[in-house]
Amino acid sequence: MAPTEHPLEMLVREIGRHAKLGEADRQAIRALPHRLRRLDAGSYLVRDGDEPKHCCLLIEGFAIHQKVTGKGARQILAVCIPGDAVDLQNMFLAVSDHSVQMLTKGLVADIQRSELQQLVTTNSAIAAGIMQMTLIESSIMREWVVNVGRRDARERIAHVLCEFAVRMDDRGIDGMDGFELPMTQEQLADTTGLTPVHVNRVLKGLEADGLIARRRRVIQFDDWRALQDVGDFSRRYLHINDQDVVGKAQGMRGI
Amino acid sequence: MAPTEHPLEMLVREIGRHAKLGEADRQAIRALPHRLRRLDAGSYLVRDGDEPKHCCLLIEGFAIHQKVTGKGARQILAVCIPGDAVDLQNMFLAVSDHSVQMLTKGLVADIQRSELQQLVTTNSAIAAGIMQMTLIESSIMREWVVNVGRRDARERIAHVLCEFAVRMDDRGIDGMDGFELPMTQEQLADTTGLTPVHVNRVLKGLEADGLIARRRRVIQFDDWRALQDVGDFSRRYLHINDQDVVGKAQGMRGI
DNA sequence: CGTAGTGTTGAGTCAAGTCAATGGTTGTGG
DNA sequence: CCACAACCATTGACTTGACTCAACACTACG
Repeated sequence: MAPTEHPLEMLVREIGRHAKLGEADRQAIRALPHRLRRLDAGSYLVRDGDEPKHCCLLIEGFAIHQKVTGKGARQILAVCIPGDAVDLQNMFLAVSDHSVQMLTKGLVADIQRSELQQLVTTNSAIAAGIMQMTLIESSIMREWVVNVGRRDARERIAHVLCEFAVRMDDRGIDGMDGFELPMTQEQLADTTGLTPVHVNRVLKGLEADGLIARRRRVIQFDDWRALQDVGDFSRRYLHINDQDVVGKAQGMRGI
Repeated sequence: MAPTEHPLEMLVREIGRHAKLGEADRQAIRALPHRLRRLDAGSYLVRDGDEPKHCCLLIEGFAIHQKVTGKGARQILAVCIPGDAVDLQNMFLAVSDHSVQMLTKGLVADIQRSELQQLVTTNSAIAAGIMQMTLIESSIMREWVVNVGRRDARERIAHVLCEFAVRMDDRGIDGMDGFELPMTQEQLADTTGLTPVHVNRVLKGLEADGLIARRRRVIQFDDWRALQDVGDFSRRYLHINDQDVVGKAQGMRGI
């Protein structure tokens, strides 16, 4: 995207949205030793059972967290979008209980776990920011439990479409005109606990009802309000503007 | 339980299992101002939308985290057992995105959020311990997403039974001879994303197959190994002994 | 000893899954 | 530039696990 920008600037920005950082704090983040890697779609950042030695900042592209059951069924647990720190989850856990895989090709910055732990234990503003980021991840996961446990197929899919749109919009990744879903229908099925066949039918149903339009994987929201209603979606759980930090102006589709 | 013990000793113990604490750290935890409250079954510790001013340590009894959909369906997100710190989740989030309710009567210690935040920002050992505790909560929630998203009814129920048994055993709450499920079949249904009627049938099925025995809500494991297999259960995600802290001897049913 | 909350059971329905085939797109190498 | 291969999306026919509705039984407690 912005090749002239410091690779960790994205992390500075994200932590800064969750905690009040001084210039020294920002510099401390930028000073983290890191390594950039370009990755292909499908490559693993972390595998279930690994003892990861670094955390990754996702700079470009999309990634997912997933687990596989004993019978081989996959469940997607989270979708990471650019700016997400993959594996805050693993920062204080010795062995990873899930895998992280690139959904598309992309760019990541690997940061040594020990460096990040060090920074967090010595800088409480940064610690608070990171803590809050992990708590928001948890909040999203709670909503996913509800989505998968207590909503029917149509509701589930509408809900995840709304969630992605709002999160991407919040990061400034896509306009409100439409966004490209970075996953196949099969992956959407693994996100929602459904089968690919049924996902297909539900998407067609949403389209037939005029809630969305599709062209390949590009989804356009023809009736955002109705889609939110169908998906029982409220952005509250995303905790987007909860902050002592003054909320930036943002007016996603007038909500 | 042990009325002579300091009310926060349980918290000292739990944090101590996740981080190396010195005596000064332990004292700092014990010194947290707090208020004890006896609560009835069904009373709320936190309501969705609240801006909680304190975190609760659950000393006796059981509690649940839950959310309700727009259509009124309830999903239980987590079950808290004695020794759990309810609402670490909310410690750094302004407004709660879910409710916490007592499942049984019990005893809690309320600790001011600000006091706890203060402690965490000034004591990095305690911060690390608390961070790890919240990450383990997240890990459990990931497993719940998988459970509800990708397992069938029999697997789901076997899985949660295994999880409860192991967690309770780990806290020294019940023997391996049997444990009392602190919830109705309806609540178990809201935990697993099923209906009460179906939960009933599945429980009867597990009993008929000799995996468990039941007398009221007391569940006895007649074939622990088989139940784990049915539930696709592995205790790994509980991160019970992950620690630089020397793992305490514990041999839950020989696993 | 009645009442309310649970637990249990049966019969019928339906949302979502399964199986299987067909179409479309993209990319690649000859 | 075309043909093939691989992957993904779409569709239809059929099956099934879980839900719904409705009744009835048990237990605890006031």
